[in-house]
Amino acid sequence: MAIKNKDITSRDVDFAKWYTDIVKKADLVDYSSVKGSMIIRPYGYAIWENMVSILDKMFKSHGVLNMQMPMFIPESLLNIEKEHVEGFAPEVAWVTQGGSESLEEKMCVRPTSEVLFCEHFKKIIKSYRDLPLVYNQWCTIVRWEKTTRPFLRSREILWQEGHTMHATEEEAKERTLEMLHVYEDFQKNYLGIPVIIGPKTDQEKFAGASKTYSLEAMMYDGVALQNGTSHYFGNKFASAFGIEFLNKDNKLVTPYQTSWGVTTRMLGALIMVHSDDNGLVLPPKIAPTKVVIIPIGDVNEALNNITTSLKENDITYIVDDSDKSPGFKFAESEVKGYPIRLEIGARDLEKGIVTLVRRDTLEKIEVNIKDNISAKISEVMETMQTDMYEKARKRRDSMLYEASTYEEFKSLAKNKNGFIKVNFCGSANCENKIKDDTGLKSRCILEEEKVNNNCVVCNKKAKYRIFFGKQY
RNA sequence: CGAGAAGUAGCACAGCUUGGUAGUGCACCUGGUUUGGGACCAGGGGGUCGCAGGUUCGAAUCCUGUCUUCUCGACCA
Repeated sequence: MAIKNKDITSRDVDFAKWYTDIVKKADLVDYSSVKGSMIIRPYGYAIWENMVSILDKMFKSHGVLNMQMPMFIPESLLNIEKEHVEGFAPEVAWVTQGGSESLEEKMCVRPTSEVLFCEHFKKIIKSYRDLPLVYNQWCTIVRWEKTTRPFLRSREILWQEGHTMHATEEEAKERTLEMLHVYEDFQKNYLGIPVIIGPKTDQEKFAGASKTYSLEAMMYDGVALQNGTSHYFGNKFASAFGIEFLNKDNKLVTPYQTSWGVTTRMLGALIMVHSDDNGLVLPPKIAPTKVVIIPIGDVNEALNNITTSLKENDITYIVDDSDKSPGFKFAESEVKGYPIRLEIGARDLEKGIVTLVRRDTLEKIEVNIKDNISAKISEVMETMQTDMYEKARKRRDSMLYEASTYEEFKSLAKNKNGFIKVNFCGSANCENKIKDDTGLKSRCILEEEKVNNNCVVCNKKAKYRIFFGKQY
C-alpha cells in the first residue's frame, strides 16, 4: 500500500514505538500522573464496553451470575492460602490511613479476589443443593508492576474474574474448560485473534492453582501475549478456608473450585495483531463505530438517504462534516480504524456511485447509489471479519517452528521470532535452562499432540509437546 | 528493581555548553477562499520550561532530590 501515515512510526522499524503511537494517536488512552495507571479515553473505552457486553452475554448463556466483591482484603484473609500469597506478595499494594498508619487491620487492594470469594463461599455453602456456584465480577484490581505499558501491563487492571464452586472434581474441571472455550470463541470470532490453548507448566501456572489453562496469542512481531487464563484449583483453597458441604450421603466433603479471567490486555492484543502503519484496524464485530461517512461537496440528499438506511439497519456511523480537507479526513479515519469508510462525493454521484473503503485492505469499492448500501456494508464487514482472522492466522502459522535438537532450538530462538514447538520432559531444570540460554518461556502444553521424540533439552523421556516463545 | 535516554504550549522540537523579559513548525480560534489522499491567505489566543529544594542580585539554563515516559534486562495477566 502506497499510503503511509506520517505521524505513525512504521511497525517494521520500531514495533514498540509503533504500538504507543497507535494507542495515543487513535485516542485510546492518555497517561495519568501515576505510573501504570492509564486513562482510558472514550474511544478506547467504547471498544472495551463492546468486549464487556458481548462476553457478558456469553457468560450469562453459560449460567454465570454477576456480583460485586469489596476492593479491600485484610492481611489475615490474604494469608490463608500460602502458595498464592507468595506468588503475589511483591505486587500487593497495601493501604494506610492518613498516609502512614495502618488501618484497623493492615489491608491491601485486591490483586485478585480468590480469598474474598472463598470467605463468602464458606458462609453460603452448606449442602450439595447449594452447588454449583458460578459467579463473576467485572472490576478493577491492583498489582504494583515494575514495568508498565498501556493495556499490556498496568498497575490498575480492568478485568473480569469468574469464581465457581462445584460438588465434584469432574464438574469443576469441565467448567474450567467450558470458560476457556468461551474465551477462545470470543477471541476468534469477535476479536479475530487466533489463539493456542492449553495448560501451563507447573512453573508457569497461577500460584495456588492445580492447573492453569491459558490462551496464547501471537502478536505481529512474533511475541506471545497471554490473553486470558482459566484455572482449576482442585480443593486447595477450599481446604485452606475450611469450606465444606453435606453431600447426598450426609457426609461433610470439600468442594472443587475454578477461576477465570480476561483483561483490557485484549485491547493491546487487538492492536498488535491487526493494526498497521496507518493506524488502528478493528474487526467490524468489535468496532464501536462501523462506518465513517465523508461527504465531499454538496451531497446532502444522498447523505440523508444513506444515513437513514444505516439507522434502520442498526449500523453505527459518524459523519465527518468538519471543514477539514478530504485528504485529512481519510487519514484520520484510518488512524481511528473505522471498518468502513464511505466517501460520498459530488463527482461520484454524477456517475451514480459512492465509494466504500475497507479499512483492513484499503480497497476501494464503487457502490451504485441505487443499491442497498446497508446490505453491501454488512456483506463487506462480514468478509472483513473472516479475512482479518485468516490473515492473522496465516501470519501466526508462518512463525510457528519446531525443533528436534537443542542446537536447532537455540538457533531458532536466536534467529526467528515466533513460537517453537518441542518435545519436553516437563522438568523445572530443563525449563530454566531454556530460559537462561534463550530468554524464552513456555507458552502452553499441546495436549492433543503425541510425543514423538525425547526431551529437546535433556534427551530423557518426554511427557508432552509444548510451545516456547518470547512474551510481553 | 538494575542499566541507559528523555521531560519546555494539545503534538513534535529548538533554546541550556557560556544564567539576564519564552521560541519555531503543526494543531487551535476568527474572517475569507477552498474541498476526491494530510489546502491557502490574513489576523489572533495559549507555556510560572514535570515537581520540590538549593546556589545567585537574577535560573528553562548550574547543583541536589523526586515523579513520569521510553528502551534494554530481571519480575509478572
